Amino acid sequence: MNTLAYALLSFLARRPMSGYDLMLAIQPLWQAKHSQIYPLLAKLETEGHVDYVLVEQKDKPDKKVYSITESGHVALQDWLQQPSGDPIIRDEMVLKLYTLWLGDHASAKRVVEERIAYFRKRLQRLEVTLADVQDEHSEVLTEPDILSPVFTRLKLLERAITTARLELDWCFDFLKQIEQSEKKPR
Amino acid sequence: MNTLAYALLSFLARRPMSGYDLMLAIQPLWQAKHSQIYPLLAKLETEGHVDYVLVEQKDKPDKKVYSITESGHVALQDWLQQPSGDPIIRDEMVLKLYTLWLGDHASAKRVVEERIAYFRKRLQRLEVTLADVQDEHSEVLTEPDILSPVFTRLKLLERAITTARLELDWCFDFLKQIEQSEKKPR
DNA sequence: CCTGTCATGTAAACGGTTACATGATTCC
DNA sequence: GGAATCATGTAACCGTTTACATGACAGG
Repeated sequence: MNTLAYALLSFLARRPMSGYDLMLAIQPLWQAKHSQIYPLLAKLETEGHVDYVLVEQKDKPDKKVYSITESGHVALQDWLQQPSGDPIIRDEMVLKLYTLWLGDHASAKRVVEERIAYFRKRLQRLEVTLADVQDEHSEVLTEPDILSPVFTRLKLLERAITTARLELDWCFDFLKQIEQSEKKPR
Repeated sequence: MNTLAYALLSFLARRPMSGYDLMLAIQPLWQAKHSQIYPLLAKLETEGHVDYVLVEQKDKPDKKVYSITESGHVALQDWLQQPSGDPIIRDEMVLKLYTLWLGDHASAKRVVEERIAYFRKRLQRLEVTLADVQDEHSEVLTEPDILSPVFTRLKLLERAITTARLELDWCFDFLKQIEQSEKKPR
């Protein structure tokens, strides 16, 4: 059982989904391709942590809708009690920022602007998602309940948005400093 | 040539180092074990991007001190111009936060407190490093120069510290909300 | 007609971790 | 005496990405 397996169980604990749905839903929290998810779901099924029903569709291809089993719930609960692995960040752009001194002002600008574009896009996506969640679940705002699945989702969304804004601010500050040092060359 | 290879070149462009030194220095920007770094350095050497001299030591084991070559510099510069991969974050604790609604207040607290402990430690390490860099390079503060290797390092350190503080604030806020909802049970 | 979405799978290759292997020195 | 640091390497395994493979429907 790896982390992705628990991630799948966690999503299935919220609602039954197909492997395709899971693949899309899981992206913000744990990047994974369908080629990793489908075999894992099959493995979780043989272990009895999930089961599925084949749902036939007319306009779209048939699908397997997976649900978490009692055994899966136990595994999830157990995982929650275990100590977690440290966060791992693989950010190629940060590595390039670290290497900027090798180049010139123009290439420095390009790297920072690429980063701005990325976080602008990300921030926009996050804000749309937040608005959607708030629309569909107005009750969470008036009566916050930690043990509701929507509350934790909202909290994580807010956190992601604050972080993205911070990253953008940092980039703008950096850009300004680059432009200032361009004006007064040594 | 993968990202780790460019990371190694980037560090060697700052100063010649052994594989062991690289392994330690690279951790904050790109996690990698020595078992990945040593073979990669050998590969980079056969490709002519780095070379090394064997330095014999009396009190410690001998070491290979690697330097970047002209060809390595060209490869690095080329990489800087290429578009970067999106940042990838694998944070098991975030996944658990997302799953908190399944458990009770006590287990929710435990997960958040584990996260607080992690970021407290990280913040402390980062602050010590920042102080060290500022001590050794006071010139960067009085006359900031974007194209100096210390400047980019300092900028990234400041960014990491701000992010860690933000994570901690978020955790404390979450903890408070958990405790509040404990007092008024539904 | 072509591209994108829905839907599921397998195989090969690459990236990364854990374990195996060795050995001297230093510090508790 | 035992653990930690310095130092380099290999091998097996696990996790992840990319490519191969198929097919129907919808929209521009």
